[in-house]
Amino acid sequence: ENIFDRSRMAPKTPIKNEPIDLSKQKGCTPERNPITPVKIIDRPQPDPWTPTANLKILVSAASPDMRDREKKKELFRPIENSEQSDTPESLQYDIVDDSTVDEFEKQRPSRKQKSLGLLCQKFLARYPNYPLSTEKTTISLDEVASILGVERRRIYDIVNVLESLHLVSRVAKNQYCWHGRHNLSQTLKMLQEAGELQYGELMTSQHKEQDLEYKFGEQKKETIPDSQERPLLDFSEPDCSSASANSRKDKSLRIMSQKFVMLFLVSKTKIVTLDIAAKILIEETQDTVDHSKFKTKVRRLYDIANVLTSLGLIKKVHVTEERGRKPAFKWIGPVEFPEKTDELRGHSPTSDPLPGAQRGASVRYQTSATGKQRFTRHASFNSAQPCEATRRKVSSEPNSPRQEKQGSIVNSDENCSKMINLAAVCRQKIEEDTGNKACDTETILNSAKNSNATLPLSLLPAPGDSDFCVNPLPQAVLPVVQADVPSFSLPTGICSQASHPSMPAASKTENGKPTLFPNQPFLCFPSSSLFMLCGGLQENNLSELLPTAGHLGSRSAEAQAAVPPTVCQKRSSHKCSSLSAPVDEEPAAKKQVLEHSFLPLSLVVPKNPSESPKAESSSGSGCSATVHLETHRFDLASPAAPEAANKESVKPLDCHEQEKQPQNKDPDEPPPGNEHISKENANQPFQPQYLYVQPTAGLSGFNFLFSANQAPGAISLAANQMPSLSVPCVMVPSAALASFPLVCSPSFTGPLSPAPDGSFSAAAPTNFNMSSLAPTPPVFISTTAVVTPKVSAAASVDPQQPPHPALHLSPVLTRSCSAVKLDSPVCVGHPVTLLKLQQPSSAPLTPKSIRPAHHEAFFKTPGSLGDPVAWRKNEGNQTRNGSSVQRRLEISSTSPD
DNA sequence: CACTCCCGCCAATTA
DNA sequence: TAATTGGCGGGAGTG
Repeated sequence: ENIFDRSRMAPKTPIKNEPIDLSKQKGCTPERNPITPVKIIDRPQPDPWTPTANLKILVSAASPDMRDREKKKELFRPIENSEQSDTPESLQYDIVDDSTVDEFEKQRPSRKQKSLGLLCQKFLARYPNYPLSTEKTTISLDEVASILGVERRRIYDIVNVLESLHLVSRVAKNQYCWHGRHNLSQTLKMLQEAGELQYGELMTSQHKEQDLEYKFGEQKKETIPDSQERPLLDFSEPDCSSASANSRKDKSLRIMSQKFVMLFLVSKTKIVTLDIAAKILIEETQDTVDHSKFKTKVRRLYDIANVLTSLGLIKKVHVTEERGRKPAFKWIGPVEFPEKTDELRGHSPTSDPLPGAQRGASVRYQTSATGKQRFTRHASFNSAQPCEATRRKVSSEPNSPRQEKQGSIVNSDENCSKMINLAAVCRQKIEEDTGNKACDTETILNSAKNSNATLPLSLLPAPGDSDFCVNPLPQAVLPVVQADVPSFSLPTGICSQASHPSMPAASKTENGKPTLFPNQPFLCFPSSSLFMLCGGLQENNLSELLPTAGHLGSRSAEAQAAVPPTVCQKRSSHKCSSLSAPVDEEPAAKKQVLEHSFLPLSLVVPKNPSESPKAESSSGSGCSATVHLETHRFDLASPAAPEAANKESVKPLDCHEQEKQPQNKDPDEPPPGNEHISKENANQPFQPQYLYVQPTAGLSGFNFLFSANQAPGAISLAANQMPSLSVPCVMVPSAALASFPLVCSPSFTGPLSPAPDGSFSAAAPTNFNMSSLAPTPPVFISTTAVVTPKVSAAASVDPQQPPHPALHLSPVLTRSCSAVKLDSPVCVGHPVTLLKLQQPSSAPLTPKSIRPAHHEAFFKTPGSLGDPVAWRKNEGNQTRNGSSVQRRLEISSTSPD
């Protein structure tokens, strides 16, 4: 029974069993069709689920050993299973599985279903891409293995690769600590640097493979030991104990993985063929590349490639050469790592690459010495920001105080910074300015070069280390702002997952229109109580923005400084109150909203360059001193908004984001943290795009985000603080949910049109993407439309009602769309699917309301990186490539139900 | 048949 | 010494 149950719960289990049986059968009994597993089912055994059982029996009869094994397994599993069942995760997991699994069900698990890539996706789905720094997620190998229904050996394969990229670290026997992708870009950066040293030249000239190979091999050898980087790269640090280390660790999957990644990073084409990689990796004995050795290497590379593919870092391609078509992999991850804080920011003194390196070393566990890594240190750092922690440790020089602050503070600061980054990203300006666009685009690209290759990747803008990452949309072009959402994790410890991944695809698909993106900004709030506002920014300087963003991410302070003074001050609650801006249409609505929220918002005001006189001026004046910058912004926005709105339908894009941390964190933090970036459109001042309201008690933990982009004036903060924003999206994870990553893309449409309905108008439906696999699905919501005032009111209301949060959300079309001109601006509808949310509420979100016409694409996800999340769902790697967007849509469509 | 890559034996490492 | 890790390669599944 256990098995049976298990199978249900975890699809894999059954699968696993079966396969095993099969193999055994083969060995033992030739039996009938050796070939297709499916057949087995068909064959003799009528029993639906029994087929396997029968087989087992046969097998066991045949071989005692097998039997024993099976017994062991069974004994083992049940226990685990029971445990799992208890845990919430298991539930989630199950659910997810069901959806996916049902299809195949027990049919014999085809080989693909058992693939390492798929397994890895499932594995990744269990953890948030950007876990909060506060929460540490520990991974128990046994547990995971049982949950996923695979032998531990397989888990090692995955973990080893993940460890090579610092996504996880070994804490103790059987225990790994999940870090998520916070440091991924840093790690990649390090690898890139190291790779350049080691094989840089070679790669450049990729032509002769062999030669290259050759060289690689040699260089590697030499360089490796020598280069200091090496340690970084390799965790193992063979250097220290070179001798001993060599033995096993050198060959380790971890090192191979790092080297493999390095090859991609160094390669200008970003494409590496397996055989070349294998040759290079064979290193030492390059001379005698025994065939067998080569084969073995290739096998390993496939293992690694599968994991990397699941991470969304590479994808399989075929390179046709004279000889023929050769399997190869293309790097689709971030190419540059500017995004990371350092680069973009120009990196503060504190964070330097160097440190990074050191960090790497440190991170690396002192393996050599002790043998196994110990992560005591790691333990010390938050999972979220391992890097920084490390750095600090490592370098005598502590990072700037700010950073520390962030770190210590928890996430909030970081988050803020991240938010900022996001904002920056978002800034992408408006399409109108073509020029600007271009600029923006470039910048963006810089961050993520990949775009060309595949999708737009979203780079992770992760500002740094922090939890959040925003992914910039690839389509910078769009005027609209985009925000990524970082995953947000609840305190509960659950992790949100990265939502990014999914997004990107969409954007790509829709390349045609950039517009899509613009609309969707995403915001993530790490802390439950964040308040975010986003206003449309002016487009003017995307480029500027970006940089700023970078700054923000890394250090808020600097960022602020850098930015125009206006920007940042944030205060918390006051601002909110201060903000009163009548927004376009209905301030009232906003008000309500605000009320709910409370506002402690910190505003983020974009700093605009003064470019748009209006905006600024307006803002400045408008705001009046009461509020800080943020406030100003709002004010500005509001006053200006109307006008601007009219004119510029679209501009709205920019966002302001603010974060607030409610009480949760220190009050202190918020201020610094918040930064925001805003951009301004030429004309308009900002419009706040999002409002994040903290849930009141009643809400039960839901957080809402409202996007206020639409109308310029959309949001006004009245004394009441009710913004009349249109609320595009709201997402909230319930505590129970744990953390969901939320993403909202507000697209706005232009001006707000009041909607009679009161419902939100969402031009576009919101989408949710969830990874099937992932326990916690990230939610995405994008709203396009503007909300009518009424609506807003409604929205506001919603929050209050915990039970049906979603209800209000139902997207309403907004006329705004029309108003807005830009493609993007307007409508975006994404269907939203809520997973796990409390059921009902989510329903409203469904995309139905959405109109195809508008749909923008949805989000681009930032995820270009890897958003495994998106994919997790299904199928395999291959599918991913397909348009992720489509998939999403599909998913969303389905999910809604 | 070639490409993938699952599976799990069994040795190296750890605890 | 037992348990954990993980290298390795046979050989199965897929196309």
